[in-house]
Amino acid sequence: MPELPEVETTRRGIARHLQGKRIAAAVVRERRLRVPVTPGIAGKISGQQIETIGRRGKYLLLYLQHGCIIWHLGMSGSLRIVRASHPPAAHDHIDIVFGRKALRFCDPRRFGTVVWCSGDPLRHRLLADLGPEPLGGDFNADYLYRVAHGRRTAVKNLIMNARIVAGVGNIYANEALFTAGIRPQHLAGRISKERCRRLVAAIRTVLEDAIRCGGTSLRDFVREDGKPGYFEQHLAVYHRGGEPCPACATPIKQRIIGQRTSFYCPACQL
DNA sequence: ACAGTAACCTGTTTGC
DNA sequence: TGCAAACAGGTTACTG
Repeated sequence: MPELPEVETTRRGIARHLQGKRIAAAVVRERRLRVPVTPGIAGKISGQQIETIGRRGKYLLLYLQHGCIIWHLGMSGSLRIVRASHPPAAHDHIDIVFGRKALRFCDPRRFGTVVWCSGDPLRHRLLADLGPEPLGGDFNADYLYRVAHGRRTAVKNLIMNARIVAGVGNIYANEALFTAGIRPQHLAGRISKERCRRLVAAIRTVLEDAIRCGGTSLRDFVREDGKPGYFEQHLAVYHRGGEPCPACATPIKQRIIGQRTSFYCPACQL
């Protein structure tokens, strides 16, 4: 579910409600996430004011007065603003209560991460090795060309590698490669500088367009207000195996690359 | 250093 | 209809 656009959509949505609020309480109903929720996190954050909400790749960062909550939505997680009195449903694992409302974390597959970080979150083990932000200036054609050099892996694997660039998941990797006219299985080390330039531009465009639409809601993802994102209608190839390519009508191909289902137009993408 | 695979967990979809 | 297998937006530990 949540790739960078969905996380950014969530960030913007919850920031409006949370910024400057004081945390009255926190309720952890299930701490067995992929990484266990930090023991005693409720006590550490209760009473603190929420200063800002940041994002690094697919990680949300809730900066409090003293420390930071590092929050990852995993595959099936979502964050909503609800009335605190609203009874929790199945998989509603965590509430952060402020005033009469609560930030509520639902994550059926429990692949999410919620950990407390008392220092600089950007130096935290989970974030320290992340590559540049795809929407930032450090992610450019020169950089991509350099890190792709000598790599004998598919270009799609490369751009989904968080150490190379942070936040590009399966949906947007497929879409960006379509926009750039590059086959997902193309060997990363053989991509020309010019094609790196096109790929960087495509990743930017696709992510920005998706953010504008509030992300993609295939199954679990909802925005903080419970509404879905609308980028699904804009998907050119993702989940469209066998359907005609929007550019040339050739049937979209589907195959597994690096354990992930991949989609491409065999005519437009070389 | 790099590449490939299995594993984490649950809900939904697909196929027999 | 029913049940089991396959599959899903992510990340990481392990293997060679």
